[in-house]
Amino acid sequence: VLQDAVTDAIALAFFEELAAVGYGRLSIEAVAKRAGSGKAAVYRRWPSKRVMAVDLITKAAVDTVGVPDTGSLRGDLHLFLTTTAEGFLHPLASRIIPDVLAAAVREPTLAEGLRHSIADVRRKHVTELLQRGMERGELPEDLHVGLALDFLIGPLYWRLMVDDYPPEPNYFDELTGMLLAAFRARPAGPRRP
Amino acid sequence: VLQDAVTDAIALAFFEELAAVGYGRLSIEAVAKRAGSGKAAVYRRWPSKRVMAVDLITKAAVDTVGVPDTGSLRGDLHLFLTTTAEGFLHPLASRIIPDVLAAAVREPTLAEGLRHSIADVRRKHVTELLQRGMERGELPEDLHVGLALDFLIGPLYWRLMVDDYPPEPNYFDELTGMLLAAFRARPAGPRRP
Amino acid sequence: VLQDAVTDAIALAFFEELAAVGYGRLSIEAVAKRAGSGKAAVYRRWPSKRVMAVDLITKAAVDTVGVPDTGSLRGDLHLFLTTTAEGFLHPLASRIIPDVLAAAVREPTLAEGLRHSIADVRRKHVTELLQRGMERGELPEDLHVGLALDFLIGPLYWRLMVDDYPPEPNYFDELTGMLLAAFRARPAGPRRP
Amino acid sequence: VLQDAVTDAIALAFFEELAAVGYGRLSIEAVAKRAGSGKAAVYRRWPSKRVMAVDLITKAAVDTVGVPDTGSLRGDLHLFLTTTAEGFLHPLASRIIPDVLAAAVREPTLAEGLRHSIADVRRKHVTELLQRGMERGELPEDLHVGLALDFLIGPLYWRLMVDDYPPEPNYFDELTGMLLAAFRARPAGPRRP
DNA sequence: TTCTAATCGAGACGGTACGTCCCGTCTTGCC
DNA sequence: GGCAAGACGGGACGTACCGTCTCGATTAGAA
Repeated sequence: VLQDAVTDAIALAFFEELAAVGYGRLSIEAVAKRAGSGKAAVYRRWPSKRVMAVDLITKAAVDTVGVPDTGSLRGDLHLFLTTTAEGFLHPLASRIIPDVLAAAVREPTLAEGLRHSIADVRRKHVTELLQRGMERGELPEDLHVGLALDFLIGPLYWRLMVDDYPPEPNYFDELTGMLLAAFRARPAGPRRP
Repeated sequence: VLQDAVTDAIALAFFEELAAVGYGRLSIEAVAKRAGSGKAAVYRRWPSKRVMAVDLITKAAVDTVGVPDTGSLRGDLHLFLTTTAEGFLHPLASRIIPDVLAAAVREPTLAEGLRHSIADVRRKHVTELLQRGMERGELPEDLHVGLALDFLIGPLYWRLMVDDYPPEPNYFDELTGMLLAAFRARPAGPRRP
Repeated sequence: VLQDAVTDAIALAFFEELAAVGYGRLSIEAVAKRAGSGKAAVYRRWPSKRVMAVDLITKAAVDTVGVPDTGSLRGDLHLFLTTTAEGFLHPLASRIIPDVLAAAVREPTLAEGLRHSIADVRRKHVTELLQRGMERGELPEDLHVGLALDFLIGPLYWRLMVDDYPPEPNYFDELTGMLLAAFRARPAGPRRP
Repeated sequence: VLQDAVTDAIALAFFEELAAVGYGRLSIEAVAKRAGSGKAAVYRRWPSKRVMAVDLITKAAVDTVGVPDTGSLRGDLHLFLTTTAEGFLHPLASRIIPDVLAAAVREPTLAEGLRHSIADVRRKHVTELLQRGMERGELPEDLHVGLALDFLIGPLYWRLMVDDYPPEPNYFDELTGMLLAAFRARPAGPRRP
């Protein structure tokens, strides 16, 4: 019977090591040393680094998806953005996320796992958020939802994770405002007269 | 006197290797083997993998920044987006970019190099693009330019590089439309009555 | 816990490699490959080629020192010479000995080890051999023992190892005879009247 | 036209390098650096380290063979021994000789060269020395000359080069005495009654 | 409580890849 | 055209780990 305390120590060590050296340079040996366990204890649980990564990352990811419902679209958006930003700025997460995304390019199994356990769930939740806005008349019925999903997360991700530029105090208010403007307008097309 | 042919072969091999295994697992030895040269030929040019990466990546990046000027804001946006997307979808680039961004988190030197040789240049060009739009009256004078920059690139990056979802034929038209809507609206602030 | 089988395999491989390429070109890597082990297995046992050589050579050398006692001086000499020659003509030893002696010139540690574990022991044994001859009246009391030691081994070494000239059938008889003549004569000095 | 100054500098550097690191580790590059020349200057003269070694060593060796003729056997022996010892104790030679002998084991070409240019010449000279002794009646007519040659050089070589034990002041007198005793006795055979 | 079987840490194993160093060949300018 | 200087492809060096496998010591759950 595998001991839970050891399993937890290894899982924690995995994420710390992932943040420290990245997926490419992460080795089972380093994880075991950081966890204070033997290498065999790790291999008894997962057959390879790849399987271990997919298992631990997807397992950890399901806990992070929030479902804001404040009663107003503006409130939902604002809460979603600040919550998401909080996740992005977490010391461990901010180092792990770009690395895992880069690893996913080369690891179809990992990409699939992330898509299923994170992307799809998030998409579903955010779609509901927008749906509620439509039902409340805060958004046009013909909003291009797929495009809106990219607008909800894209600028924020770019700002925090790619540009690595810390947000000013009223950043989220302004971001929310511009998103609302983008969503409320008539559907894209030739310029209105 | 270092031979240019060898330098070029090594540079090409570096990018191929970077796309193949990622920054973390990239080794000078593999680059040299791929270039058909000895390892010493590489070390004669760059003292370490880090320095080599910063030099080659930033050197290669300056060539990629375009400056669209079609006469209309919509045209400029559309061209910018399709051009940028083309870069993102390039077989080598699509594997390299996420990896380099992840590496930059752990390599301040690389991050700084990228910021100086790519991000700043891009920002300057896109700001001019928006400025022309304002001068033509296509955009409000009080547009939040900093936020607009994130909108211009963020959703596209998320869609192509993170979500890894290929664009439909009219994707760029719709994206342009939603961006125009976001930019033309009154500045963000408390909900209008 | 280091495994004896591996240690033995490495020791054998060391001597084979020493005979094949000599001390100067002997590399740990080649020894490991010949032993069918990894390099780490070697370095786990000895920190460097020099230490390894001193340890293995001196350890192996102590086994080779014989102590002839046949009852007569002539018999002892003859046995000592043939036994020694046998050692010199051993396929591995004949290639190793000159090489190790040459290496000892540049490696004081090795020279010291050889002196302590081989030369001193050999000197002690041969001195006893001569002592027994004196007690039996077969040698003059005032024999210059130090000089005699060089005579016992010097011509044989020169013939077999330097001149590399194979001994004829009665070579050892003649060599013994000339040695007895040298030892039995009056001590060196001005020519006798 | 190859410049003699460069050739001489390379030859000197070769022997210094040989004394410093031994034949096995001697490299053309190190010789060239020590000579202050380019590597090509060396390769323009000899095609390989082996050929260079054979050429330079045999060329240098012919100068070292002396021919003592003092009028008496004891004088000739004494002079031969002291002269030979002087050569053995030369700072460069004492490091080079054991190394070259060891290398000759693995380099038949070198061994052959040494035999032809040194050993045979020395043997011829020393044989003449003994012959003169026989003609003067100082040695028995049936002296085993081949064995005597080994006695003349063997104990000295062993003492100086193998045992590495510096000779006492009267060492050469005593050595001469014991050699004379060995040579003057009746030929080897069953013990005399 | 005693026995037994599995997990634990530790680390030796064969092996691979690293960056460094240096080999002998070949190229480049100076003289 | 010989020279020094040094870049070239190549390969061996000792180191550092890799993942596998082998140890006793420890620990849990069945007897």
